[in-house]
Amino acid sequence: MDTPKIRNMEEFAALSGVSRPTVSKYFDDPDSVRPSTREKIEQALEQCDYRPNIFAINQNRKLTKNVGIVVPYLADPFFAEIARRIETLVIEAGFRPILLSSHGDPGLEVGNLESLRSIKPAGVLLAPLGRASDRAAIEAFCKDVPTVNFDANIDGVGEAFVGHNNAQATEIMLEYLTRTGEPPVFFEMRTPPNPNANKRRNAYIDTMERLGHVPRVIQAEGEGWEIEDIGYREGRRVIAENVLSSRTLFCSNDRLAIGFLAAAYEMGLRVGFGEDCALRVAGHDNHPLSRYTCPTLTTVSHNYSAIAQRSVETVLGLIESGRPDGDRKTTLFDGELIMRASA
Amino acid sequence: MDTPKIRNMEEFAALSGVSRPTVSKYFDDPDSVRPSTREKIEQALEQCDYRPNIFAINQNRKLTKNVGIVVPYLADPFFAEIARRIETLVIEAGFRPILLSSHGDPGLEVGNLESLRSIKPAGVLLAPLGRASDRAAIEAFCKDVPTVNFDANIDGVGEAFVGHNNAQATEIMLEYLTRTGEPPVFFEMRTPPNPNANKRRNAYIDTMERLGHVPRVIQAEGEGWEIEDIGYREGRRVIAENVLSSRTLFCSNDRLAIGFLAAAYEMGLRVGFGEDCALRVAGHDNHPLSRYTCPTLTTVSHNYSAIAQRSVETVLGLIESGRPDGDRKTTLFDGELIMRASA
DNA sequence: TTATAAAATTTACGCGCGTAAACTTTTACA
DNA sequence: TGTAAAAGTTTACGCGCGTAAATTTTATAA
Repeated sequence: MDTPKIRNMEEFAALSGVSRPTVSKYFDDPDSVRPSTREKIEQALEQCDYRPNIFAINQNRKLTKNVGIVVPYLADPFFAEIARRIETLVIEAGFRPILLSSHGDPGLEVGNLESLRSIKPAGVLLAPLGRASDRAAIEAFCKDVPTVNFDANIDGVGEAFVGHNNAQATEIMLEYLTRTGEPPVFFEMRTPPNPNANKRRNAYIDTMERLGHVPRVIQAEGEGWEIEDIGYREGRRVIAENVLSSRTLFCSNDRLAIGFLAAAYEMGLRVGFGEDCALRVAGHDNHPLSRYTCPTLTTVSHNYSAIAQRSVETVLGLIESGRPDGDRKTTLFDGELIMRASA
Repeated sequence: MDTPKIRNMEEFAALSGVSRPTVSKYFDDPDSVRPSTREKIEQALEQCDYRPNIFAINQNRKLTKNVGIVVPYLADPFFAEIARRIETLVIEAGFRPILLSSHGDPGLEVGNLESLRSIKPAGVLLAPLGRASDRAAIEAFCKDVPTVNFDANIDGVGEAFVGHNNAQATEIMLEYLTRTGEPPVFFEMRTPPNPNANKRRNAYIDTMERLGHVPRVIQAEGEGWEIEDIGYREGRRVIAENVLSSRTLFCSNDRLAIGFLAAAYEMGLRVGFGEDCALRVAGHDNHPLSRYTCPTLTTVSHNYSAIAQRSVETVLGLIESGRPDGDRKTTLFDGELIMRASA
């Protein structure tokens, strides 16, 4: 079937009966050539499956079709899920996603950006580590490459931020919890790896005060991304020491809640909404596995698809428009209350 | 601090007082130049943070420093975890990992391989979808690129296979379960997306017969990678219809077990080892969240680190030795029994 | 049919680097 | 101190393609 091996665009052009510059134009944009010549090229394409050398292409273009996606910790199912959606959208838009995880390490985060810089990406979608991030390095990167922040914001860094409305999400959960039971205690990490945690704590405190309740925060010790473990260990401690001042617990995120549920189960504390339950527990994020905890976890969901969609749209917009339009837009999507059995 | 911008190796060579070909040699292998000249180059490097253009480099090398890593479904924490380890090892070896997920789609799997082919990777680590994979396409790819199969085997494809010893792992779990209670029923998907499932079922049947028990397999309906959901839905059905012929259930994998545990919890079935429990449930994989289920999940762990290590070693070996040595090696690492509360 | 715009062709150069060949300098060792 | 080997330099070419300019061909409209 295949004709003799085609080594470069020159030979392919000869085979298709079109000049090389025209072939080059075709590969840049198939619609930029006359239909009849497009036909010729695509006919030749079927005979020999030639593909332009990607390195030679990118060497001579200021702008590649690469789009970087950097997440802080890919082994966290939340980021795996959002990255999966973003990747799909980027591919659909005709770009080439490069997915990189910082594995929770600020050094690797800047390493990833350096690595991206070397492949001249058209744009980058960055979910930064947050607190631990090397702000200066990220800022410098964003000056050179059109970057959209998502999930976690770093003020002033990147051309835009697309994220979850932590304040609103915290609020609807609190309203639900207080309306259907006791005002909750807030359970969080003292040193959370993700900056959304701070927004959530502040929103908790504000909303509690607005609702006329006394905010109470329990801070779990422990560092890093082994969040379930921290929720579990500190959950055991909290239960054992009986420091819970409410029968309702609002966890800063689902992974913490998953750990806490394990602790509660182990210590014979029945969690749930019912009268026969000792404790209500709610989470935040709608973690992919929150549907399968015991009991199933009441939580607030990010609008995953909207966040992914808008992030990609925004970075593609930046790419097409050439350069930033100056003002840095922040887009927050409201969370959705997911009522399940745990609260 | 930085001297005027360096645009290419020519300018950088001038700055460092070394000829360009020597600089080129340095970047290929810093040890291939005399210590004194290496010193000169690295001093210049500190002043201007020049980095060779990666596209120009790769255009002129038959072999890049890229190593592809393809997994079937990155949103599955198991693959996220193994990919994370592999990625780290690849970086340490001085290569550039390119992590791609097939998102459970055979079309995307060959797309990923095509995409990899275009960046001329030195080698590839491939965990194929398995049953659904386009065998011909993968075979063709492996003919051109040194590829090591991991996790899931496709007979004869790739230069080597590194994986988990499903037979041994199934065996130790069965021995443990039968020794401490009733012979278990096996719970699996009728059409599992991952080919390890078949090995596990066969090992279950063989071992049960060897131990003098009657093997019993329950097959859950449902397609795709929403495995917890399948375990949950079919778990509910199985419990409701009371078709369990044993008080012990051995799930084909942890995700299925997680779903089943959720079903059991919801239906008031107490799972665990104790006398007061109605059912023992065991899994397989040591899923990152299996420590936090309710009850914590007894399972068999892969030797994650050994599999990652050997996979990377093997592909690096292939890369250095130039070409395959002919015989395709299969390496299986034994599983480890993880005794927890569920069985 | 003719004028005009649109598209294709020809020609030519450059991107940034790998790499080979011939030559010169440095290093190591007798 | 002499000498061979190792390392560095100079020169030169090529990789596969983007892209600009000038020219020719083709399609569209008057």
